Amino acid sequence: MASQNRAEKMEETRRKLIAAGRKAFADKGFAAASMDELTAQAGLTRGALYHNFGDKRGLMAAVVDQIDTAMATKAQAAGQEAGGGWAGLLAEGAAYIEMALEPEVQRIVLLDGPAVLGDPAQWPSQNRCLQATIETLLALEAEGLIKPVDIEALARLLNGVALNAAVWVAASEDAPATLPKALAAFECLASGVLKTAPPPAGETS
Amino acid sequence: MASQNRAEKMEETRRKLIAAGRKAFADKGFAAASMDELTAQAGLTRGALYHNFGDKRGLMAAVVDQIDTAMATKAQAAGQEAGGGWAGLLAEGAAYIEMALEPEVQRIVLLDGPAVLGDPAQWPSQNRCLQATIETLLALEAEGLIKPVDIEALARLLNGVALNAAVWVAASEDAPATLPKALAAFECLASGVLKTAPPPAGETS
DNA sequence: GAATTGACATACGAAGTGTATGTGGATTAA
DNA sequence: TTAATCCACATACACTTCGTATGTCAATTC
Repeated sequence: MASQNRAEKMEETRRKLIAAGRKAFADKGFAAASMDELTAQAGLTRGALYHNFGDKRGLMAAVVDQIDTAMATKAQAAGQEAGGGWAGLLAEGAAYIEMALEPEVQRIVLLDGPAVLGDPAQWPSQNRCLQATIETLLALEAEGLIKPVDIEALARLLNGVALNAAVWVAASEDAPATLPKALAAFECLASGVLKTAPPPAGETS
Repeated sequence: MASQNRAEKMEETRRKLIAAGRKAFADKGFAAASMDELTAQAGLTRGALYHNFGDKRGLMAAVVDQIDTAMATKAQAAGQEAGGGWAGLLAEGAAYIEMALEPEVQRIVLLDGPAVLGDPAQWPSQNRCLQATIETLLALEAEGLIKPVDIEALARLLNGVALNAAVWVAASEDAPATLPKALAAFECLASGVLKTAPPPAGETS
């Protein structure tokens, strides 16, 4: 059984390294994570790492992309589930905020990621997520609901607000108590994009 | 002349080390900055560094505090110069956005700072700045101008929006063209805190 | 002016990254 | 089937860097 060919086996080592990277980077942070330990824990050596990912940053990029892509997908799904439009925008933001409560997300994506890989706005995964927000905003604009402001700028800042809210909640002493405050403040700021007062909750468009 | 006593001399070495730290951390980033080079450039050795700041992070903390304190002071001044109130809040945000165009601020405070020192909201300097925003918001609340939302949450997210806008502008290809878009989007989101439409520009309260 | 303190330099050890080279199993071709 | 080749990964090495432990000399104190 399972007579893996070379390509399949290489895929498996990549998966093992990324998984070990997620754990090590989340537990110790990027700088303190030893590639010797990390690879040994995956049953490999640094040789495998440098062959597959080039260097330590390469593994970090792969790890960040995996987590961030999952986040974008989940947020987009939340937005569509809420029926798009204004409610969808809020749901997207709320989904981001809640996801960033996970320590793995906070440490790898929010703290070390930008320092190691540079501005998140340049990451491919973040661009995907940004695109989703832009589309939601364009739909709202088509309905004439929002103010005449540059859409890309709005989308970027909205995502930024959500991430900031998330970091705050995550760092707070009593996260469950802080979460609703953060969500309310997020909705408050987000409503600034609307020409008129937001519709009551539960309305689709 | 200038017969410095020990305390004065020690202050000078601290200043020299912090200055060299600012330059090295801004140019190469925290991780790539060599303490050997850095101290040599200041005409000292690592001995002085570890005696004065404990370790590499200690120097980073001192550098970040210096820059961040200057930012908070400048932003607060901009807010008061604009006459406080709603205009003051916008001026504070705009000041932040413009300051973060400096590469030194971007690299040290916005990228490496959080990764090395942890959540910026916990830094003493950031707390000072946050306090300023909170006071501005409280004044607006006293006038009955803003929605009933947790003030601290609002202040944190507002500062976050400003920082995000700054990072975006700084990373953009054509910063002068992006800046007005970012400022407009910032005003747009900030206006979400108001119960009613914002007063036209130039009004004091 | 002798003793002591302390600010800083020097020397050392431990760890980690990246690269250059080696190796054994899988693939290909005759 | 078997010999040649390839390549994914392991091993070994060179280099840098941090943090500490120890030394030293000038400034203060008695």
